[in-house]
Amino acid sequence: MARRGRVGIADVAARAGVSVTTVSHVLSSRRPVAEATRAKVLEVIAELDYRPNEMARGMRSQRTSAIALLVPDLSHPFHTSAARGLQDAVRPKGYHCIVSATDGDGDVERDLIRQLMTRVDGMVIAGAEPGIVAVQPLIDAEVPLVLLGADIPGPGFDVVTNADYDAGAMAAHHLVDQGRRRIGFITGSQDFGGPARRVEGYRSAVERADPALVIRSDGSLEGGARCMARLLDAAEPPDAVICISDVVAIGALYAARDRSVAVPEDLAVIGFDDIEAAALVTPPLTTMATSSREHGAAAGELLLRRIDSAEQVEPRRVVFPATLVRRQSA
Amino acid sequence: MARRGRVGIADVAARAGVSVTTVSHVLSSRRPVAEATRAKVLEVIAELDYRPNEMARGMRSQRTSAIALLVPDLSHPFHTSAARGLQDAVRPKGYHCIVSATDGDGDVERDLIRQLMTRVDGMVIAGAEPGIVAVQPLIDAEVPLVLLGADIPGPGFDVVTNADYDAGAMAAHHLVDQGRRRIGFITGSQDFGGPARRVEGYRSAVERADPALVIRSDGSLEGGARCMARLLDAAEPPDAVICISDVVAIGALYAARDRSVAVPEDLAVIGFDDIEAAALVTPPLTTMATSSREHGAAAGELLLRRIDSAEQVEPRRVVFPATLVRRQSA
DNA sequence: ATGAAAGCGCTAACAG
DNA sequence: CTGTTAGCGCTTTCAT
Repeated sequence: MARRGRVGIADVAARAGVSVTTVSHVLSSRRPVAEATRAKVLEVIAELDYRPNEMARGMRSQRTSAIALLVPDLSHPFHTSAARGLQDAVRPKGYHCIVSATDGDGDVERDLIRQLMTRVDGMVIAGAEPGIVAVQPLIDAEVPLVLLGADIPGPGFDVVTNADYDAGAMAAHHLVDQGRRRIGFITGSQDFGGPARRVEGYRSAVERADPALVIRSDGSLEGGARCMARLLDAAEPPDAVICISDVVAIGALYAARDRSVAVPEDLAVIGFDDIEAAALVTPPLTTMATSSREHGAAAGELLLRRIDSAEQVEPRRVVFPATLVRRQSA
Repeated sequence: MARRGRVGIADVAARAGVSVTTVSHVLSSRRPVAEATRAKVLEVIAELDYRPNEMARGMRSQRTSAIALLVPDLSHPFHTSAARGLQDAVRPKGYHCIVSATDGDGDVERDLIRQLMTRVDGMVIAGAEPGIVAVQPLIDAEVPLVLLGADIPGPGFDVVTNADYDAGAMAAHHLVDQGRRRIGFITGSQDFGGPARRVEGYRSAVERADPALVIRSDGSLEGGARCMARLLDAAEPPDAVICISDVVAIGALYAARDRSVAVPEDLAVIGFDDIEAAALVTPPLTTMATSSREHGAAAGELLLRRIDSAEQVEPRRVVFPATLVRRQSA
């Protein structure tokens, strides 16, 4: 019997005049139950409003029907959109998806991983690069794992990522092609992984990129505005800037407007992601569209594959290209 | 010993030459352990990279250190911001926060509640009105519960909410005061609870509000644009519109621009929430600011209070006023 | 077609 | 200060 007034499987069994085993089996359909018995049990379950304790169930069966998504920042559209894709991919298979934010704090992250790893059937972690983020425990414990935004898969985990290097290069080329001479880059809070590769791509495309023109924001809209302001107030301001995300880019637009710097005439701005707001700001933002939702969905498929197969599976890598969406800011 | 190569508390105990009880206690500090023993145990724990199984722990101790937030839609800034506030409120107390999206689907919601209720120490549910959303199981099972956006607390749950009626009235009055005659209202996917009360407030402030001017969107940006287009294309278009959220309002702005309807000259637009983007669209959006983060934080406090007290606690209600932020769209 | 009983990995009385 | 012993509520052999 369950404590605190909660009804447990034993209560149901007693009331229905069967064993707990039988109740368990009508619930799981893992072995045939006589139709009459089954009906009776179901009736009692409804009557008592019995709901199995997921914790006990999970403990015994070693599966939870839950998967976790860890993101650095819930307020970022890329992440919520990826969450959406992930959710849509796993829900039909009976998994539900819980998401938790790390705030980019390593301790929180480690803690969350610890807490969650024994409560879910698999995890996808966004903005994680092995060696940077503490994913080793997950790999050691053989928890199905997919890294969103990491570049290279490894033993025990798959990755889904953007063609970040190419995307960075493409954005820069677009700017170079329209005659921009001093092209800056405002990065986000993360200076490794995908963001770093975008910067490398940019460097490959811009001859003698001025290091002073590459600066790091905290990834927020205000952060983007602050960085843009700093760039604009410098002795030799840029005539174009690539921003690590649309959120940052919109902040940059804001700072430019504040200083009456005309976009795109005096300053070209390119973002990343193609979030909803991108089309709606003034001027509409040119951006490298990343298929965030597809990223999430792909991560879900990869994760399910790992969950379903008892054996070791070979690490897989899914790469999505980013596409230039030309609007008016560049 | 734990299966599948995972190290369990028994492994640690054996290796350290102590009982599992002792290991458990060095972990929980719930009773003194000799410094030497403690050190030895800690050493073995590190050596074996032991991590307690949260599931087993929770099952035994009836506490999980986790709380869940259920939201209709993760992509809505109000929700992510509330999530942030909630997280900030409970993390210092040792709780981590998992969020899950229901997509406004009743079945998913019921399912998620079922799944999560036995895995967390408490839940906060956004956009839920008792009687509409299936929260009864939570109340019956005495799971600490806070409803975000519901109006009246009840036995077993607290609420934190906006002064929605007042806010709706205030927005409408602002429009009336500037001489608007045909004031519309674009609502969201939810037509009960807070949103409904905003509409009531609006009705109280607008004499003979034309029912044809109150229409329902799906709460998305595109939805807002579609609804605005419909309103604008009608025989007698509105000269002002209140939108249930900034997201919807930005969509409305978009539709207006599409049709070359001048805002605010020919059409005033007011949103709700004061999201980041509100200040950055063109024209900058006038909006009823809701303190989403504070909502989340308040929900966290309320929840902790319920979790901490073994007894019944009297239902509490926290109301935040919305404040008019005047920009240029109205 | 059904039951009895043995745990899943841990914590918490209850002893020393 | 430390160990022994019951379970938490469920699933799953192993019997019947």
